[in-house]
Amino acid sequence: MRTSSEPDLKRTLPRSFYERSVERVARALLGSLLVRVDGDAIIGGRIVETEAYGGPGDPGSHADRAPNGRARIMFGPAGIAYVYFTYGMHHCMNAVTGAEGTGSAVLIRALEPLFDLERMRLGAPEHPPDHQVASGPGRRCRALRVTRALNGVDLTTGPVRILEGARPRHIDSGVRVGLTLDDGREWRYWTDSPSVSTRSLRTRA
DNA sequence: GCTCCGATTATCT
DNA sequence: GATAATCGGAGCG
Repeated sequence: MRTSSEPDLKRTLPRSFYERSVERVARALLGSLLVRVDGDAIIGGRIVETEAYGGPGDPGSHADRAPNGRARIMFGPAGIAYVYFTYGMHHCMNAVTGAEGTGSAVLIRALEPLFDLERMRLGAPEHPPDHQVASGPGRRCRALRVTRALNGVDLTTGPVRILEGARPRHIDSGVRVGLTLDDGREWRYWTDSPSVSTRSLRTRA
């Protein structure tokens, strides 16, 4: 695993990056760098696993119904963070995609730690191996201090940003993880990395 | 390696 | 009142 210390914020992805179909954005985000600007500190890593969630018509998506409640933000402009709380203890973060009104977003599931690994590890209950510090949507939010306080922030200018990175050589796809209402579409994407989430490894295919 | 289960609360019916 | 885009640990083998 590479480590580097200084992400270049000038390479922040522009809004137009997000204003494409959710499947294209989900694939394009692999290899990009997700960073959390927290005061003087910058923490983050390389995105190695994503899932696409569509608007009405995608039974697995929060946006399958009318644009109300927590999913309302998915129907807003692209390049905005959608953060929600689930299972009584975990946060998950998405990037809103597509034209306004589409209701689609990409769940960012796993990172390979690159920037300030030790700070990312703070808050983990035990002392996980490096590659597991952000290897899952809940772990990833814990490592980057992402809570609902960041719901709605702008990923192009705010405290959470995504930077251009090297695209991976290979991208695999399979069914999404943890859904009871799903139609089997293969909208989970990952690249070869020890940080792909362990729950995903069980449900490859 | 694998499967199963408890934790804990916002959101939705 | 039921469920959940999860995690970590227990039990099994």
